[in-house]
Amino acid sequence: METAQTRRRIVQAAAQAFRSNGIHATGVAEIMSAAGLTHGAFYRHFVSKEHLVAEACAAGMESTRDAIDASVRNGEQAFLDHFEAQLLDQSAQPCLGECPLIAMGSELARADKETRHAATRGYRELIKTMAAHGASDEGAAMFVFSAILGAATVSRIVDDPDLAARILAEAKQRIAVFWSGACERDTTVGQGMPERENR
Amino acid sequence: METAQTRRRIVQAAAQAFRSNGIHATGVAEIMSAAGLTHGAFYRHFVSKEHLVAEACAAGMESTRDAIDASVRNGEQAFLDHFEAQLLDQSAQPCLGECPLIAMGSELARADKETRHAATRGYRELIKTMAAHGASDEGAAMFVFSAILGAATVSRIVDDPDLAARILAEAKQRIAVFWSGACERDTTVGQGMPERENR
DNA sequence: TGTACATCAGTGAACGCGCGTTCACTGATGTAC
DNA sequence: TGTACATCAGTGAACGCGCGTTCACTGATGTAC
Repeated sequence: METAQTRRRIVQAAAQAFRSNGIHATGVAEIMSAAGLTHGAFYRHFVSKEHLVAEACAAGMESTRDAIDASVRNGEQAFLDHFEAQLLDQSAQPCLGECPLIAMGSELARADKETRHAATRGYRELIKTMAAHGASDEGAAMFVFSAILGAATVSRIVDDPDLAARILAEAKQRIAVFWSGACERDTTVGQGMPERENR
Repeated sequence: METAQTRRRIVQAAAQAFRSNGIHATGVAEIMSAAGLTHGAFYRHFVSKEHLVAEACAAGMESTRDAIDASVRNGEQAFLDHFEAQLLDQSAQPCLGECPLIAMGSELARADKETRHAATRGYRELIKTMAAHGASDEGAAMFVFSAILGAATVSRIVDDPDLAARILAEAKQRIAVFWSGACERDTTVGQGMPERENR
């Protein structure tokens, strides 16, 4: 069916636009135009902009997981290099694998139920991927991801490129310690995460 | 002068509103109403909404630094407890010291020149405060802040309270290691941060 | 093969709405004489 | 002390604009007979 393909194209265009401009700042017409259509056709595929946001978030998380999965299989160093290259040099790999949680974190925190649920599901899968192939457990993967998201966000806020690079470098160096499994005391922290992923 | 006081009230109301609802989602009328005025008076004090955003960001960073300064003086554990309490239990200390970088990170990354400059200045002072009273150097402070921002952001996106608590707990435990100065290899990473703070 | 009809993705004008911003006016306050 | 005037923070109606959304219409495609 041609229709399903068009729909997928809209979701991809939306994921890309939301990542680079944010959710609020991206209009439906802008997305449709990027997908090669006019705005009127939007409601043949989606019931509202909010529904598209949720789907674009899910799609973005999926491609992020795939990208992490690919780089993490090549070893810890490849994983860290992948992230640093992606974060430092924006033009290196334009959008592929760019994580929605990183690109639009504070907006996702205020998003509607469906979007946050999609983000949560994507996050859980991401952590599993990181923990499965890396040397560490889920707790360490959570911490590593938090640190990466934080460093990426702060480095993008800051208006001094040298300071931005420094922030990423400090994070990369210290993350490597946890990632390689060294310097871990007791890794069991919480009362156990209830894995109620599906539904 | 009465005027200056009113202006300060507007900035405070704005900082608060931006923190809880985001920049894009908060209107000028909403801010003025929170400050006990009507929207028309806004332009007696500010040239545009963008200018207010920059000022509110600066004010928010200042009060955050004050809050961190106060808690960090009481020792590392007090600092970590302060953050965890503030992040976990939203109602504990409503808005005081809530960091703009944490509350609206991805929006600030796309903000205009003045706002990002205010954020950068605030960030530099924050790092200095953390490094001055904590046991660690600036590089470690940067990393700790990145990790806190990341953990706070992810925990707010996620729609499962248990998972959110777990994310914060994993971060808190591991941050404590760096904060206390243990497990540090070489702390000199970058080529040195150029301290071009003023101007 | 040809004709009539149903389906439905896509178009583009139009809608109501809320936003940031402007502006004529008000009314309190301070100063000049 | 009293009157006239200037100043200026604040009010609220109004503006243009872009947003999300709707809808009458088009035109390509597939099916029935």
